[in-house]
Amino acid sequence: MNDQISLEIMPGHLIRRLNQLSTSIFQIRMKEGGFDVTSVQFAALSALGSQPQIDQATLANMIAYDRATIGDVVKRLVQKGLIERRVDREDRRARKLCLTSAGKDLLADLEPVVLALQGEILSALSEQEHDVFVQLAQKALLKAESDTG
Amino acid sequence: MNDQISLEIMPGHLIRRLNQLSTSIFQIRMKEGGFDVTSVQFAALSALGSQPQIDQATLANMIAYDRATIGDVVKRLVQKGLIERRVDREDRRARKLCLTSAGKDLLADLEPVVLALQGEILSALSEQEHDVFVQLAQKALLKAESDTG
DNA sequence: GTATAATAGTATGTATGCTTACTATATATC
DNA sequence: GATATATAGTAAGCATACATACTATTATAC
Repeated sequence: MNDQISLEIMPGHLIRRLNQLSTSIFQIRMKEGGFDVTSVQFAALSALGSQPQIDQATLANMIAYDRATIGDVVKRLVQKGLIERRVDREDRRARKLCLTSAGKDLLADLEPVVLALQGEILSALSEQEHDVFVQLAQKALLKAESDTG
Repeated sequence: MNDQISLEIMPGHLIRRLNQLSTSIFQIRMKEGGFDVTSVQFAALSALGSQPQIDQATLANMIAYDRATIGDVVKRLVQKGLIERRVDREDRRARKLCLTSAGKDLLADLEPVVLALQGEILSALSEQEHDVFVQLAQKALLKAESDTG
């Protein structure tokens, strides 16, 4: 009679809590290091570090966010003097982005810290379990991508 | 030289995207079913279904949210007429919550839909892989819990 | 070449999710 | 029983995240 629905088994609930854990670790380590950067902001800086001169839509695509969110994130990064934004000469709708030197410096400082904290997120798992988790996550996402795109 | 930092391997990034996928599926299925309920709201209703007469702090704890967020969620659920909220006689700081009959009805309608969509989130995985994923997620979260609480 | 569709970005609004600070109440200490 | 401490909830504020509708510009169709 008791069709108990347990949140603890639901992938959706587990994933949300993992995301919570991950975000929390990110914030703590950033604060500790004296960095004023969120995880989205890091993702944006990182993407621009490897692919300079992309526009906002491309950036949004690379790090899997929608245009509206990226617009706000970019605004804040420009305000902080970490990226530059200018109208693309060839397509006046688009705004091309690139890191400022301050942005490049910050990114260089952030990278080792972020790499280190990635390991913390799944620190309860063995190295092998960690790899399995990453593979399964990638597999789940790959299908979702092909369904959409 | 090229210390390429790939987001695609980072647990944090993968987890965020899984959460995105999960939320997106939830929203699509709710919309399809004509339900105006978010995943947090469902979690709250579900928790109150199995444990009536808890206060907001307990609810927050059960579904792993902070008090401030739950306060807003509860406000919206009350506005929708799905839960009732009254001051606890024994502790006038606390507000005890319970489902209204509309809330109970909605929850009963939602449960099969939510159960079904949970399966969609990891639909790229085999049954065995699904179980492994859930186990690893639980393991990762268990340690995090014991670190905090 | 003009009407149409597609695309880049912005604006607006809703809902999380969190922190910090605050009020009200309850508990513990002395 | 006054005082310090802890707890429940709210308030304010920041930063996502997303949908939808809008403007500006470009590409396409005819």
